[in-house]
Amino acid sequence: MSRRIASSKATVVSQAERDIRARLDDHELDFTAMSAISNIYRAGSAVRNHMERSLLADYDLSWVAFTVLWVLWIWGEQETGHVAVEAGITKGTLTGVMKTLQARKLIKRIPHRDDRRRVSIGLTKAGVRLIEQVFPEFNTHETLAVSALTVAEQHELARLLRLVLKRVSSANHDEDA
Amino acid sequence: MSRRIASSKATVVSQAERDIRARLDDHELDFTAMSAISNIYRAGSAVRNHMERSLLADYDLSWVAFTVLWVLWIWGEQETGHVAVEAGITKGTLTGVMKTLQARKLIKRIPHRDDRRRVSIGLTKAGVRLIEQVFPEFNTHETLAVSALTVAEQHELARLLRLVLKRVSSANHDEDA
DNA sequence: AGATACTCATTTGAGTACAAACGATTTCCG
DNA sequence: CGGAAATCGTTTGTACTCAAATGAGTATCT
Repeated sequence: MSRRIASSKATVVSQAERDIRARLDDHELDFTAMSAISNIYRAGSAVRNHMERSLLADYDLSWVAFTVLWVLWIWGEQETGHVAVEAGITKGTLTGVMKTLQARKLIKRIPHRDDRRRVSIGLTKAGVRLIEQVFPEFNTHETLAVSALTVAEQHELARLLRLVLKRVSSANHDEDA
Repeated sequence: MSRRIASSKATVVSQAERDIRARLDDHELDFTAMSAISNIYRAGSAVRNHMERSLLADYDLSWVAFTVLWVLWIWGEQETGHVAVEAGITKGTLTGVMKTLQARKLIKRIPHRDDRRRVSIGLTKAGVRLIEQVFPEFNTHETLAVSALTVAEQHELARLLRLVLKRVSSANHDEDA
């Protein structure tokens, strides 16, 4: 399955955050950034966790397995390397997930026409049936998850996150510390 | 170490999101929620990933190991059950992490005075030294991660995420004291 | 006291996840 | 043509992660 979020502490600014602040008061720290980043991570884990438990478990799918199925549904047959990037995992991890999905006959391997190093994968009919049943439900859960926000706030949230994402994912080679 | 985010796609609304929309146009889906939730998860993974690579790897610490050290630093000696909740992992996972940290002499076990089922853990001197060196650097990275946002936007981001978090972690019956 | 129920941490088993090493292929370039 | 370099998926080794089972210890009830 996955990782569990520190539950609780979702008040206005949360007692936990105040506790931390109190204990670190003598250090010079950026509490605003700390709060934002910490909530990003917590929310991300909570979302994944929620989906796995409330929905994916019913179909015996892990988060990653679902993601791979989804990628293949959207993009169609793809080479493994591309699938890995889109699913946000490494090639090595994908190999393992493929083993599981293939054993359940949800995906199939398609050897490359010319280059025998390459392998594409695609959904089987059973795979298509499954993702077409699961995804609308998944989306319903997504709607529910953000239902405490106005539509404008949902857009704003996505916008702010894209800014953070851009900053942290570009620092992969531009290291400076 | 950890998990890798789907890199790229952090444009204005991202080409990927538009591609998805195009392919799913005939289904009735909530794209706004989809975009918000997907970015939450991506950003969360990216943050974790970035911290592990840019900072924690230098100290040979995993994200979880760092989190446990941090919890012990803030809260002091704690029983394992409480540490697990605060670190956002299960007790079973904590047992394994403790093994690693104890092997490096960063934490120590403290048997309970009366109840021999219980075990508390606390930082060793080396553990304190390490976290007091690492955490300010960690916070610097946090500041950098949200530096594309104004301070007001950082607060807003945290607020919106708390709303999502509250909704999504309802499965866990847990007040916040 | 003695049996039962409960509550902790730990172990187990399966899956996820990474980096790095590997083997099979293909491409590059002389 | 032929060897070196690059590329691709897979394997390997280590660590994290959960749920569920287990083991150790405590509490309750008669």
